[in-house]
Amino acid sequence: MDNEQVAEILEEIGTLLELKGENPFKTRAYQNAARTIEGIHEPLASLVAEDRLTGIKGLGDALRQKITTLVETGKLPYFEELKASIPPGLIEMTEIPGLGPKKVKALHDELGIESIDALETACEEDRVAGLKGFGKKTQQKIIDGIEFRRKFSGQHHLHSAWITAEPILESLRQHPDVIRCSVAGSLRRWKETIGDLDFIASSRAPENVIDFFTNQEGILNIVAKGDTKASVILEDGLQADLRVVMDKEYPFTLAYFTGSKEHNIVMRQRAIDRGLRLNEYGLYKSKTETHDSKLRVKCTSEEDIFRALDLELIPPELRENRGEFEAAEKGELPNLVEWTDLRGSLHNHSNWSDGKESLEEVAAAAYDLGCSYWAITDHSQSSFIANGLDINRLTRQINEIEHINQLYQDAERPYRVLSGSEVDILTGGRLDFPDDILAQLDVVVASIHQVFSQSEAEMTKRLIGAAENRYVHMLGHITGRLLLQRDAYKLNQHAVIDACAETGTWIELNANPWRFDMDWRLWQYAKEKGVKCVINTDSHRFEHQQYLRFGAQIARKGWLTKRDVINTLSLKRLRTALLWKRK
DNA sequence: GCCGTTTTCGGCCCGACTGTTTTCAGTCG
Repeated sequence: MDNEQVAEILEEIGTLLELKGENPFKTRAYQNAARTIEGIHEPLASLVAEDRLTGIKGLGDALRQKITTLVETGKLPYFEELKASIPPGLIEMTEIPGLGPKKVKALHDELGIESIDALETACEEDRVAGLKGFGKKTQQKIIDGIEFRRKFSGQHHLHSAWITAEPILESLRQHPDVIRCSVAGSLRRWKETIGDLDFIASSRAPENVIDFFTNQEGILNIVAKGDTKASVILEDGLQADLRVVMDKEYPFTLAYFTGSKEHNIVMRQRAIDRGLRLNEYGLYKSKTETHDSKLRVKCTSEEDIFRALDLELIPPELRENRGEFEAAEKGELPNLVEWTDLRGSLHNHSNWSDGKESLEEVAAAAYDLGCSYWAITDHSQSSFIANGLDINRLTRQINEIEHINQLYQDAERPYRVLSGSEVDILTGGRLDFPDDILAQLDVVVASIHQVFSQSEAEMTKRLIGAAENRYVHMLGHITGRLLLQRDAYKLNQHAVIDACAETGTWIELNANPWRFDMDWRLWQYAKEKGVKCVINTDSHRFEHQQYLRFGAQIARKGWLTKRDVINTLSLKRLRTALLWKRK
């Protein structure tokens, strides 16, 4: 059982304990342990084997015992029993807005409700409103919540959240009563999926800003509206929250609501350790008084807050409590890659396979975007659904690309279309083209597109097999996940990264917002092993070229610098790099 | 369930908002 699975189980134990009405701090201990484990880069199995769980903060005797059992046996009797004692539908019920563990427990204890369907029926029959602590409004909110859940999945892809957020941010920025404003939350941290949009603004007339926000176009309904915060549901199903504060409070509010929660806990603790107190309104020279302005430490920016806690400014992308404090303390935060550092993409399609535009059109669009190179890596013959190229068509395409390159010979800046293939990794790790064909290509991306159902060992072996081929420059979208749609196939990603380190194979960061694959959480490990990243759009049409920006943001989230990313190289250096493995 | 330069018990982040309450519990972030 790997780290992620263990973390998931601990998280679920936390939720189950909440539903049982257990001590909330015990509940939190499990949830904290889940976070801690998510943040450990090394496989738990080795930590357990070498008895190195001891000393990890937040894991006491009881949790160490349980984690050991999970890692060694893949099961945990305590968890099984707990799960058996609570109807599975209750956890799902807590996902309805406004329903927490206490209310779900009451619904179960008083009315015997064990599922969302039963809850809906009970609301329709007006049985919920009479319960202690419930009422007509709560009942209606539950009905609306269930309806909403059916209509929208609750999470949204990063790029669509930005598309919704940017015009709102712009209109806030132009409002005469707004002094400063920003997005916050997971959007500002560039998480791969977004639950809701958070906006922070400073103003001397907060009521005007709140009114403006709740009266904007495209609102489905207003969830909450107070003096300093409002919450609305937008027509595309996203919830948007706005908080308005005084300008001197703004940096604190922005930092607080940017999160993450785990990051904030450490920030707060650092304040306490220095005899200070940090909350969303300020940093105070007192352990108890929270609102006395005379005791306020003056900070006009987030940078000031970090400095007051003896830290470098931590970029929002890194605020996940995954090592940023240790680095910021020593002044060793990485100089993160910028999307403008990127010179091109090495995994893209044309209408020769399943892309929309012709080679000429793709080449011209990438040139106009300012790129120095753009690889055409259409699908290989086994991907016949995607109109994959056989050897004959591939050979013709190579010639055609050479022809196109002649058109750019006298261009104002160096530019080259690179020939390539996204070659299928067949079962067993064999590739869809023989080596002598691959050798003729500038760029070879190897990806899995079929037979996802093999065991973890087989899938891992498949990818390692591809990495061992000297003509394969990089592995494409290694987990095959489609965010909010399809889970990753079973895979030992650490083993694949190790093999890439060994063979000098690069790993793609697929910038398509449905993929963002490999996951940002693994790049620190890859970087330590010396594995380079390639940020690819995997574009199938012009619009996808803009994904480079999102890909770079995810790379930043993975702590990557310009040096860690191959496609920041100039055309000349890239062409040398493409020969490294073939020497 | 975890933790300890207030150390083996008594804390554990906390403020805004809603709805149900007539003084506060539950939820959320």
